[in-house]
Amino acid sequence: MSQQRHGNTPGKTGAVPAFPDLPEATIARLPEYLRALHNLAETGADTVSSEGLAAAAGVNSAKLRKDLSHLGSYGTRGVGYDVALLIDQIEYILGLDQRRAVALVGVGNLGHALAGYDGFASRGFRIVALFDADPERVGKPINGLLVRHIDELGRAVVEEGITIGVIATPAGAAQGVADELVTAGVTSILNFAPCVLSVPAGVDVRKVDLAIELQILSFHEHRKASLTALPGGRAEQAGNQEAVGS
Amino acid sequence: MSQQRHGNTPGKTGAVPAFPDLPEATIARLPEYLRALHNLAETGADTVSSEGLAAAAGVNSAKLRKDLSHLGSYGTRGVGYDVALLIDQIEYILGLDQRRAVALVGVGNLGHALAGYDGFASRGFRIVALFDADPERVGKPINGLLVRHIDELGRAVVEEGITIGVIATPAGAAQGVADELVTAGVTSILNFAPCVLSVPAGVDVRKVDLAIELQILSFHEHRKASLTALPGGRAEQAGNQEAVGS
DNA sequence: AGGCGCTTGTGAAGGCGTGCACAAATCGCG
DNA sequence: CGCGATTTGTGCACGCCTTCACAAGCGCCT
Repeated sequence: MSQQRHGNTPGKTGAVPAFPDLPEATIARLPEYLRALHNLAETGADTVSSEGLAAAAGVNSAKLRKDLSHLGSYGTRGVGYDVALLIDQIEYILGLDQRRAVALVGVGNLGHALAGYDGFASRGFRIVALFDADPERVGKPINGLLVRHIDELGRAVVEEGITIGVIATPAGAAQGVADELVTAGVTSILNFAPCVLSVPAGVDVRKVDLAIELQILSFHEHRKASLTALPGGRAEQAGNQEAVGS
Repeated sequence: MSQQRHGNTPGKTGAVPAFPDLPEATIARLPEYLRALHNLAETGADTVSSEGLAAAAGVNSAKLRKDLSHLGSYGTRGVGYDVALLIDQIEYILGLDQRRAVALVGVGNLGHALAGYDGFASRGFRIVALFDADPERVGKPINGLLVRHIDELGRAVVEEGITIGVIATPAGAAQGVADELVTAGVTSILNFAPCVLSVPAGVDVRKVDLAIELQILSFHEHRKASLTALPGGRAEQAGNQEAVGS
């Protein structure tokens, strides 16, 4: 119902395109490396060792080396990685050299905050349009941008060259908005609504559910409490630093 | 630096505690199942098949059955799962039967929205205290709760029985806040600041970085664009619905 | 020029998670 | 009361990811 699983992995179409098909796990870590690299660049470092960068990104150094090797990275043995070069490499792979235009749908409590979030602009994204279904909100300016009615979405996507849509509506409205985004030509969706979206093949959906994160923490709290309460509980579990991202 | 990896998996301490050690991947999906179950309960359904629940949660039915079997779940062959019973089971496992007290640190742009987010209260959490370092913000009410100065954090944690802390400060302040939370006795942290936190063993950290999610989408956009531009690109990639969570 | 120390890149092994496919179990109906 | 339809629970195989350990390469110092 939600998503077909493309049961059979399609056999290689033959010629490998000029794009490295990186493991998903690696892709999910590249942004973290990128952030760490920007920090290092600000401190004036020219090169980093895999050990140093791994520490800054919170991962194992072997993992980092393997990740970077996947994208055919240029490091120098005995020296390390060139910070500036690596930044360019990763930004190119992530497609951040072009500042992507993003549409945000739903300017309620959470959406309002997202519209004003600095982190997007500073990391390669421009929120170029805000939408809402509530007439009360339409026309109001947020962070220098006017909220438009959702009916204008189709036109705006084409005019502004929008490729990514962010859904911050209530759960009940999310599927409808997703459908409209897809119809308008958006092929990547970031969904903050607590529900499963159904989209056609070729459209990527990532979901962020804030309550789920808390519930996972709650589980670990529950577990820790039940362990320390028990006699044999040696409480040897290490705090694990888990990051989101598939 | 960031976190030790407890290199050797500790040999079974002997008696397995009265707590199932579920795979992390399963734990991350339980909240999604729970949400789907609540939806089903509202529609008046008494039982669900694994197929039906899996569709509602956006996963494979086999995976769902295996997940539920891990927590020794009670389903009935030929019938399905008892919705109400399963809700209780999962809520117990996740430790949601007790409404956990949460402290939120940093009521800037994002923190303000989190403080007013309905989704927390409706899914088993109470934000009981807000903190900020900015005197300008201290004393102001947000959603019926007064913002306190961060210096009061230690006392509040004890008095209010807080076990989970949410960090929504700028990156530069996050590590300091994390240290204070840990000192105060908090053992679970949800970090929205774009940085790696270093915490002692026994403390769990989960990180949500909104920009990273967009960057991952950007990668897929970049990949799709380069594929469709190529001659051999059959564009048979299926839209993958990926959820956050380790 | 040669050797030494440091760091990358990677082959191999192990672990974890996923998904298939089927046996076991339960209900309902004739 | 027995049989068939339905659905759960799980053994098994496969693939991905992680981690270790080490050879290959690079720069520096003597």
